[in-house]
Amino acid sequence: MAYWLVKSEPDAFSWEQQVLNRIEPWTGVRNHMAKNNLKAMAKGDRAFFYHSNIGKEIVGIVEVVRTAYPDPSIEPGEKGDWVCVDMKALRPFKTPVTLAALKADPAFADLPLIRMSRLSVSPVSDAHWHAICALGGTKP
DNA sequence: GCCAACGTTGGC
DNA sequence: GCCAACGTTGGC
Repeated sequence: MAYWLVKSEPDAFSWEQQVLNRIEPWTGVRNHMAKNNLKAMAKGDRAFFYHSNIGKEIVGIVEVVRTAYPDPSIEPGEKGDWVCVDMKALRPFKTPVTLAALKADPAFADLPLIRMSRLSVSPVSDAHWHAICALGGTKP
């Protein structure tokens, strides 16, 4: 099983909405690196749900329940083979893990979230996954 | 609101 | 195909 991190501005789509809807398509990715990460996701993979801009913290865990398929949010005339996946809310963090906390710990210096702050879908290593779950007060 | 990082566009 | 200009993202 692989691990990932997905970012959303809570103004547009928040963890609370994800929990309410339970299963939700992760649409709107318009970056090739992020798209490739979406395509690499397998059913059962887990991802951290990160709130950008407002909060700037990881708030929960989602599970991939449907692998990449064409993004229905593509506008007519829009170019590109953009895809989305379906995510299911799994469990919240007991304690949200803030960007500041991750930045303060050298163990996370090579986390893509920190190294490439604009990438909206990024991989997370096993070691980072377990460490961040521990900080969040939840089981991996 | 500002600015750095980075992707995209368009002139040459 | 290079590179400057511009737009967008996201932290501060």
